[in-house]
Amino acid sequence: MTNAQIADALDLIADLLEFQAANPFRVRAYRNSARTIRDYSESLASVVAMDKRKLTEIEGIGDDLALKIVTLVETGDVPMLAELKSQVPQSVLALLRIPGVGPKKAAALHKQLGIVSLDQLQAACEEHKVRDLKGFGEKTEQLILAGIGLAATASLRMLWAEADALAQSLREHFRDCPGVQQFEFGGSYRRGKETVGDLDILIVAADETAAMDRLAGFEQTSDVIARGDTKMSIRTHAGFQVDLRVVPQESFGAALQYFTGSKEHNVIVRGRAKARGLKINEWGVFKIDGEKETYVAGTTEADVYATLDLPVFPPELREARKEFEWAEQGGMPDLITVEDIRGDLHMHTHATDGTASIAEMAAAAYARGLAYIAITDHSQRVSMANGLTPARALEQWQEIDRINKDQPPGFRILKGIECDILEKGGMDLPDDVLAQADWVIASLHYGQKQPRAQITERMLGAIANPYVCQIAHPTGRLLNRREAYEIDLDLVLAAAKEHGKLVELNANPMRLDLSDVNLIKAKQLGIPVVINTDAHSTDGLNVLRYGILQARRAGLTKADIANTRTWPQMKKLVGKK
DNA sequence: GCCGTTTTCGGCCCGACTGTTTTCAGTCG
Repeated sequence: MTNAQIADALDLIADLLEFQAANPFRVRAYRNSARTIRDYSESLASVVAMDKRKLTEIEGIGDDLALKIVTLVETGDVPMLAELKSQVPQSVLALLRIPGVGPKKAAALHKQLGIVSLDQLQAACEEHKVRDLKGFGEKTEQLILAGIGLAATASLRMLWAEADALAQSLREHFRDCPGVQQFEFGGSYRRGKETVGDLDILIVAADETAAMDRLAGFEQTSDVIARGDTKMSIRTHAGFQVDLRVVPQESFGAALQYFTGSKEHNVIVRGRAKARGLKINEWGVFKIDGEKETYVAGTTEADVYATLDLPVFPPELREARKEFEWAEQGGMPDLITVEDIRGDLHMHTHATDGTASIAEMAAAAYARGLAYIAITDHSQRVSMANGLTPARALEQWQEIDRINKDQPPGFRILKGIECDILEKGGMDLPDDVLAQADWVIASLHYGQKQPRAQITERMLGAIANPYVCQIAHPTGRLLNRREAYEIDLDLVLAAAKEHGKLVELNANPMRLDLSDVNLIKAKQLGIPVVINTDAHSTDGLNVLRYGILQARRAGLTKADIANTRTWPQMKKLVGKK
């Protein structure tokens, strides 16, 4: 049983308990543990196998949860969950996805009208049965009816790159808004999460009404969900929510800190404030003296954190993982930046499924400040992309030798290949061909539905191949579209470590593979990560920054990233002569 | 359900907005 599966089970318990109106702190305990376990770098199943007692050493896991996790790992189930499932039909959890419907309202609908599905709820609304329930009314009924359609897509989150495009449009839209003195985005967008649920805008404005009117008039605004004195929410035509907060200057830093989150990070911040006789909310830091509250700070984030003797955490690290520990030890890691990257070792040309020539890719990379690139077109197995046969690969490498002569001093094109790992195992090109390349990427495009053991075995075989330098997009996931393939990543990483191979952080915004949690694992094992664009065009080189954000979220520094090195240093790193 | 330089019991972050109320509960972030 994987950590993700254990976490899913605990989350489900939390959902079901919440539905039963259990103690909210008890619910939170389950949710916190699920989150911790999802982020945990060691496999809990192996921890259980080695030493069960160790479980309670994990923050947020006490005797009770430890016992439940052991039961879960050893039997695949836990009695409490089975019990809960028998009490609450799981289909009712779908009701919670309707905006404005939480556990209380969902429970009322279930208990009083016997509703267990969105279809039944829709019928009940249309028959005007819902408005008569206590605590409900005509408006609530209409809201629910409108929300049922949204429920299907409510779980869909924007890719960070999409959120960034929307954010840039909004920033532009507000550029000449009169009276706006400060404008910033918070939330998971600012934290650089791979997907973003909604956008949070913070504004200091002389005229709140004008600022809110400006958001209402945004060309992508579909409807206004809520609008008060300081807060407003809209939905875009694409169905994404944008929240706007107008705050006074002296609260801007506090509000930015507050709305950047994460929620878990803020819970810790506020807990620390409380211990010092302070209170932090979105309006500022206040000293509590009996009934009296005195404003202490709030203009900038630095002021807010300083009241707790904390540094301004890079937003990417505000996930209540290691950042407070790092702060206590005297500093944050010096996170990787785009400027640190010297080379890009994964890209395609029109020889296969790319759109540009070798020379064009080289020129575009040089213009972006890189010192070396590897041309890594697909191998023959990827027939749809016109993958390279041995003869065509060798031909392309001769061409690269020629083009290299015309390159500016200090810039170099490497002869590479993205060689497929065949369904039955083994590489798609013979060793004597691979031996002639500067850079060999092994990747898996076919047989992705194979069982765990088989896919893992194929991957381990590739890692053991002496000519392979790195593994591309190691889990194959596509955000919002395809789950990772079944693979024992712990074994794969251990093998990469043993054979001195690199793992990729593919910067394509749909991939971002490895994930932040898996990058942390790689770092702990001391495996260098290579951040590549996998560009299929010259513009494709621009995705590098998405990969950098992801690496920053994992706390990675220049030293952790292989392609911050020069090419001669890289060669050494992978044992090439 | 977790946790402890106040504590092994009694806390657990905090406020805005809405709708249904007539002082507040529920939801959300």
